[in-house]
Amino acid sequence: MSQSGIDLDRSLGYLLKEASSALRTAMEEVLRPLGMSVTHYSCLELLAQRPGLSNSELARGAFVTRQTMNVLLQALERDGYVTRPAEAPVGKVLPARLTPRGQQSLEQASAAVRAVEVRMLSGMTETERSAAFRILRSMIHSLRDGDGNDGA
Amino acid sequence: MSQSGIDLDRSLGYLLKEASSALRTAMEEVLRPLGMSVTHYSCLELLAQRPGLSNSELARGAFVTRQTMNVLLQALERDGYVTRPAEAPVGKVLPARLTPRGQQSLEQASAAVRAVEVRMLSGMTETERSAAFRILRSMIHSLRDGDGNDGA
DNA sequence: TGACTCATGTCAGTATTCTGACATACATTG
DNA sequence: CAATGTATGTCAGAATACTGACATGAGTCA
Repeated sequence: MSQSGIDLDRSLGYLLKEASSALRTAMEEVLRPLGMSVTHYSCLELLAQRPGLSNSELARGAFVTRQTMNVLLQALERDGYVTRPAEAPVGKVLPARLTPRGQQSLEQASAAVRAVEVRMLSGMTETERSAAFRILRSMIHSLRDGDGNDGA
Repeated sequence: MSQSGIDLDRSLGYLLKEASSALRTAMEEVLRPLGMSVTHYSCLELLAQRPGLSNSELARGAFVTRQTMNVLLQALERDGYVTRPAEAPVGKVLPARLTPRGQQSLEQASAAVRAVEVRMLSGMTETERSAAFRILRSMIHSLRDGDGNDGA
């Protein structure tokens, strides 16, 4: 009752979490029939766009720890979706790549996820969509290091 | 130090996840010194705004399952942050409430989280902030049930 | 060259969350 | 009233992600 709390209905942070949760749920729903988790999909999508990404880079891109991504990569490698060289070309970094099977598997998942994203954008004008990009980037920038007084 | 900006930044879904992840990380950083997790804090904040919320309602509000919230509530009850009646006034629903200790604990956390949210909003104009609300609500609506062709 | 720092891949254990299951309580419907 | 459907609280086991730790390779600096 006092004023110590944050009004959740007016909190942009809460709304951000709500939207992210709704997106994740929607993605899980369309990926489940394909036998794929969100992290699983994220890994494949990242590799499709940037072949040769390392385990640690994939982990950062999928917002998990490198240990978690390592377990996933070993499973994907075992099941023939991904390949990694037995020895590192340079340093310890093992560049990962999609196999043809991995690419094929990704195509179905990618289409399903794209449909979800289209649905998410369906109620927005083109102006709002570009505003959304700008605003989210601003939030990320401000949260990452310190103040972020400079939005651009 | 392979530095690489990932092209996936063209996806609003990815950006949404990125922002949500950054927010969660920032919240964890300020809550850790208080010995509190994000879910822990969310539960207390929900109870402060809506005293008497049930376990299941708290779970939905904090975006976890009711089983997970139940485990948390039992711990909070054991440690004296929350109270629940021994028997349900009606049905099986046990209305939870903050103890004075719980309220006090929340006040510190709430201040810390509020600072994070202020930081997140720091680079945005007032117009952008209200646009952010509208846009996020639109996304949530469209993702929840089907099309969401009606944005306003 | 050697000391230092940083990032990486990986193993192991811990922690957290979820799924499955059950009994119970209320509302609805016939 | 009885049958059904929905929602709840809770226990137990499974899945998932995280923290800690170690060895290794590369870059930096004196």
